[in-house]
Amino acid sequence: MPARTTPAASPVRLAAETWESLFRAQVAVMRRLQSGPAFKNLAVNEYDVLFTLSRCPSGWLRLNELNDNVLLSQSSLSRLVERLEKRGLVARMPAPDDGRGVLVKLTDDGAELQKQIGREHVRDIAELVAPALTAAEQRELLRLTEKLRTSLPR
Amino acid sequence: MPARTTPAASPVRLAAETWESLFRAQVAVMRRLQSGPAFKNLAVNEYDVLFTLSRCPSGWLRLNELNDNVLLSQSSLSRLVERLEKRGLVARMPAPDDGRGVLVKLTDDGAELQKQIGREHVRDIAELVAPALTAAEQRELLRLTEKLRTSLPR
DNA sequence: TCGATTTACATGCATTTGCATCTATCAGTT
DNA sequence: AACTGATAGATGCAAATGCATGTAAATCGA
Repeated sequence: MPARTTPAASPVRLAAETWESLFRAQVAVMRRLQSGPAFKNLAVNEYDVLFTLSRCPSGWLRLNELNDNVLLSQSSLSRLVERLEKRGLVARMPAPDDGRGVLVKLTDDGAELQKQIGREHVRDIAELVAPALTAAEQRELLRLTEKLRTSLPR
Repeated sequence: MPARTTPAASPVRLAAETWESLFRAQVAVMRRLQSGPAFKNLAVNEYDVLFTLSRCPSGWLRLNELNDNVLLSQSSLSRLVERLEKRGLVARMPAPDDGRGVLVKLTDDGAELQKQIGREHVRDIAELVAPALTAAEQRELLRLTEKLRTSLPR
């Protein structure tokens, strides 16, 4: 019987323990991030939408594209964007090439708020991650998580 | 101006991109996991509580200890455990050494449900993670996320 | 081209969540 | 012991979330 500290014997166990560790790390970091002052006026999911829009080259994203980045149901995202629109942080318009679709983009206010919170947020992240891992380790973690994400089915 | 694909120049940028990638991977994997049949009758957070209790050597955990593992507010966890108790999956008792505290443990039903869902869950995880990363990469990802989590302040 | 199926998003409704606050207990000070 | 502040957990209440479903537009098949 293997000791509890032995790195997983079977492939299945190894995969499970890897995911478990990734998930716990995410929970631990996220808990600290969201308790910071950066998210006093905007929920993490809301910031995430603004952030995703800020990274989009064209500025416009479909609702279903946004939904790939956020861990929310379709209906919840729909209403989240509705709230952001009411607050004047995003604008919506019908997709020109698809009568069912909706395009979303940041307003000037939304872009400014994203940048302001983003600066604080990045600072908070660096204060947590940089002391924990060397630069080389961070690069490796970045590579592995990116590979994991892009290798998932669909 | 650095190309977008260049691995972050500054330490702050590197840390931010590392976290971003870790977070996106977590979202992508979690979305696939929670859509599976394993979580038809139990929310992920609820399973997480059962799982954490199943790993605890003594069987009993304080509510505030549970709260470290789950990304939920104190009040939400309090009510989540209340619901689990109503469903007969956990039992509570006042902490013997601290009149304010509450201890929680799995009931037999809870332990059985955890094992049953756990088996499915582990299978789902392995089907996602194993094809994406080699065993060596998984071990390295496990090591890095564990180091990150355990190196966080407090 | 017409009917059937699928896709994109919105909405009604019950459940879950978080914030603020409350109570009770504990720990430290005098 | 009495007082002060901190900590554990519960609860009222408003807001957010997800499920099931609805509507409309696109796609597919005959």
